[in-house]
Amino acid sequence: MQEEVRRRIVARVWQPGDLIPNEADLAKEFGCARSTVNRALQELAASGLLDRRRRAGTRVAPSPVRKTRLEIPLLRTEIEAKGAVCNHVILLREMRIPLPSVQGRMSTAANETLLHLQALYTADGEPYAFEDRWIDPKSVPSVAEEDFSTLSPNEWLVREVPADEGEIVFSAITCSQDLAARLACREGEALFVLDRTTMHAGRMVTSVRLVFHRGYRLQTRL
Amino acid sequence: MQEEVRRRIVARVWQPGDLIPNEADLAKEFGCARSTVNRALQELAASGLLDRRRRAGTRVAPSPVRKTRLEIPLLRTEIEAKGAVCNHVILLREMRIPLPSVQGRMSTAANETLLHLQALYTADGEPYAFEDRWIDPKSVPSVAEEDFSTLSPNEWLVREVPADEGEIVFSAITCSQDLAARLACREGEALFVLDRTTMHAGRMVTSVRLVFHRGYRLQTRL
DNA sequence: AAGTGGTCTAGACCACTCC
DNA sequence: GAGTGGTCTAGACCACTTA
Repeated sequence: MQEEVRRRIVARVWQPGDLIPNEADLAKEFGCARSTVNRALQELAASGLLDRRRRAGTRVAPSPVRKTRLEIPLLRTEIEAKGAVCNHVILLREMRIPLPSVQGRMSTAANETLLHLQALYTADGEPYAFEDRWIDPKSVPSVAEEDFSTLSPNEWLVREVPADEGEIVFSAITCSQDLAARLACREGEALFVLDRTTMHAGRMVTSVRLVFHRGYRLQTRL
Repeated sequence: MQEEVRRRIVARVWQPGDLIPNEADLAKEFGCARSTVNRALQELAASGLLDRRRRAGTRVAPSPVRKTRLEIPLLRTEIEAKGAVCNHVILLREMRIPLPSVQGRMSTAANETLLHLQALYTADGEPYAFEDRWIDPKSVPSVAEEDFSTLSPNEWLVREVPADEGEIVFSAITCSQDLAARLACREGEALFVLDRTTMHAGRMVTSVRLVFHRGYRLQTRL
């Protein structure tokens, strides 16, 4: 049933912008319950093929925004899924007043100190990603007693700190001299970057930048 | 009800790896129908907080894979959403036997010619993205009569050609001399890249690389 | 005011998988 | 074999939007 509706959209039986029959009529046509139609159409709407509005009805999306599910695993999970051994080293751990840019992301006061961590993740000994992270100790008091030697910051936070909301931004940066040394690549190379901020109960918890090794790809199926 | 389950996971009432009560019991506890519980738990599973298996029951995901919805709009939509005027220029249009790397992506025979297009998209006159696209004319015969002057290749394909399946890969590349001229940036800068292949009914339709302007960010909320 | 989708109920049967 | 989630049905009421 969902497949038949998808077929009609894809085969242009119903064209972009067209109003399609209402749920009751489709249920009659397909000989199934309205709830079944409802679920099918909601899923198609979620994947961007349909626009639905009460009273106004259901239309084929005029310019289909592609919506896709993106999975962002833990670094360790991602590395182990490739059959490699994951390790991490803490390169830096300090309490510091961050730069204004980080203060903005973390919404902290100008004189507030945060925990600053830098770590390197390796896959079979090869540098995989460099992590630069700020943690608000007010949101995560237990962070003071953790040295992240067995559990990486990435994993520890996911296990210990609930997360509500957040934002993820992907971009590309040019490799600095510092990064080049850490990720075993050349200065000036293009690197893939993920910036994530995480909140819980309206409070900023952590803000992290992951810089991936040269040639890293993030993949998803349609 | 869904919020209460989410709260219990986030508040560690149910810890990662824990088996939570079955649907019937939760329905009784919350005083609602099992289908309501079912839908709520399915949604939580889709966002990565729960693992569900028949007979084995529902567990809190041990290492929460973050699953997020990513929306990939048309270039024109994206540009216009920023309040800018979108234009495009076709830089190249030729029939060609592609390089082996493209043949691999398009699964075409070694002597097969494809339509090769290059276009530049601008926002208020500033270069926004460079498009390098291969189209299989066997899958899209009508492409022969289209000059893409009013509708960009991006838009034309979305409107004219149904798409079933595909793959999207994000990565970072170093700006070549060629690209630098087109995107008005310096050679060697890091640029964000999207590679997409699109299939319909088991046939390859098109394979495209979009290289974005310097500083481009792809953003999503958790 | 009326017609649309959004959401729920109560119940049924099925599919899978673990014991 | 038995217990779990997956999916469906038939019906109800509600929320929103447009006419």
